[in-house]
Amino acid sequence: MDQKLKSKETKELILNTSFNMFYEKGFNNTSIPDIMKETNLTKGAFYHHFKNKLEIGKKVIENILSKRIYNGFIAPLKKNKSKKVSDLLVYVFTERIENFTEKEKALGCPANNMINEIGCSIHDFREPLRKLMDNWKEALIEVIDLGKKNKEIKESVNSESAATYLICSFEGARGIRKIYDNDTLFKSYLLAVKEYINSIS
Amino acid sequence: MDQKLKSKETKELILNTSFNMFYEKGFNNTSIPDIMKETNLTKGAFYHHFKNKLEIGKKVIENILSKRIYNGFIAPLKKNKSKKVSDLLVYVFTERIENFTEKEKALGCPANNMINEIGCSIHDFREPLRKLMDNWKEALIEVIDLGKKNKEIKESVNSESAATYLICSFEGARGIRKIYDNDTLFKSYLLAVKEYINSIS
DNA sequence: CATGAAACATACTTTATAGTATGTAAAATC
DNA sequence: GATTTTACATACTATAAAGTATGTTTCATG
Repeated sequence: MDQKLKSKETKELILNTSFNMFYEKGFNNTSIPDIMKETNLTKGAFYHHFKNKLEIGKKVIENILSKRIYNGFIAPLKKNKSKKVSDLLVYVFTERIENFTEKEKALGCPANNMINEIGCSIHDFREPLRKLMDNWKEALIEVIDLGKKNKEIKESVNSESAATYLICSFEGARGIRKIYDNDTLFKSYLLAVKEYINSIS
Repeated sequence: MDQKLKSKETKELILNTSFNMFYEKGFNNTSIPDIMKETNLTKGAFYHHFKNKLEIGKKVIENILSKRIYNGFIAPLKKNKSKKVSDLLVYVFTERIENFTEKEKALGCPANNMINEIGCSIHDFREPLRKLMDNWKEALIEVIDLGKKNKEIKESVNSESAATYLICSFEGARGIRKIYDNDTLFKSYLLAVKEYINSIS
C-alpha cells in the first residue's frame, strides 16, 4: 500500500521533471539522463515507469499540458458564465499575460512550444496536441456563442473564426516574445487584442 | 577562378540543404551527417566551409530566413505603395496563405519554427532572429502609417500594435496548423484577419 | 612545370544517447 | 517467516553525434 503510493509519487516526479525540462530545453534537446539527473534518480527508475521517450512525451502532453491549458484558459471561461463575455475574453487573453512570471515570458507556452517543435515530425504527438487545442477552441466558441445570444457579441461574427484568431494571436505572441528580453511585444499584443475583442463586441 | 566559383556553389548547396533539413526536421533534430548525406558530399566539405553547427544555423537565419521574409512579406509592401493599404495587408496576410503548397502548410513558417524551437536556448540565434522580425514589423508600421496619412486606416489605430498583432496571429496560425491535416484552421484564420483588417480600416 | 594552396575525402576520437540486462533491497503476499 | 514481486540502482551495449586530423586531388600561381 505504502509502496504503491511511493511509486506513484516517483512516477509523477519523473513526469513533472520531464515537463519542466522539455519546457526549458525543448523535447529533442532533453535527454533521459538529463531528466533523471534532475530527479536524483537513475535510468532504472525511468525505464521501470515508462516504456521510452515517446511515451513520456505523450504523457506530458496528455497529463500536464492539457491540464495547464484547461486550468488556465478553459476553466475560467466555464466558471464565470455570469460575467460579460468580452470581459471574460479580455481576462483570459490579456490579464493572464500581464501576470506571467519572467520564466513564463522567456519560455513561451509549453503546449505551443511542443506543437512548434514537433509539429508533424512525431506523429504520435499530433493527436493529443490536436485534442488539447480543439478543446480550447470549443470552449471559446461556446462562450462567444453565448455572447451572441446575450447580444454582447455581434451576430455577424463567426464564432469559430474569432476563437481561432484569438488563440493564434495569443500563441503567436508568446512564441515570438521568446527572442526578446523585454515586454514591448506583449504590450503591443495586449493593446491589439483588446481592440479586436472590442471590434467583435 | 573556376575553383572559387565551384567552391561558392558548394557552400551554397550546403547552406540550402541545411535550411531545407532544418525546416523539415528542426534544427536540433538535424545532424551534420544528415545534411551532408543529402548533399552527397562529406563531413570534410562541411567543416572546410563552416566552423560548426552554430555557424551554419546563424547563416541560415541571416542568409535564407531573412531573405524569405523579405521577399515574401516585406518587398510586396514596399513595391506596391500605390495600392490601397488594406488591400496590401489582405494580400500579404491572406492571399499568400491561400497559395501555400502542402509542404508549406504542413511544415509552417521556417523562421517561426526556428524562433519557437530555439527561443532563448541558443543565444547566438536570438539577435539575427530579432532583426528579422523587427524588419518585418517596421515595414508593416510604415505601411500602416501611410494608410493613416491617406485616411485609409483609422487614426486611432496604434501602428506598432496592429503590426505586431498581424504578425503574431499569422505566425500563430502557421504554427498551430502543423498539427492538423486540413485547412480548417487556415480558413478560420483567413476570415478573422480580413475582419480585423476591416476593423482598423 | 614545379610549388603552394584550396577543396574536398577518409579515418579517427570523444562524448552522449537510447535502450537493455542484470542486480539488490524492501515491501507485499502467502 | 519464506517467497515473490515491486521499485529501483548499476553496469553494459550499440549507435550516432560533433568535431579533428590527416590524407589526396585539383586548380592557381610563380
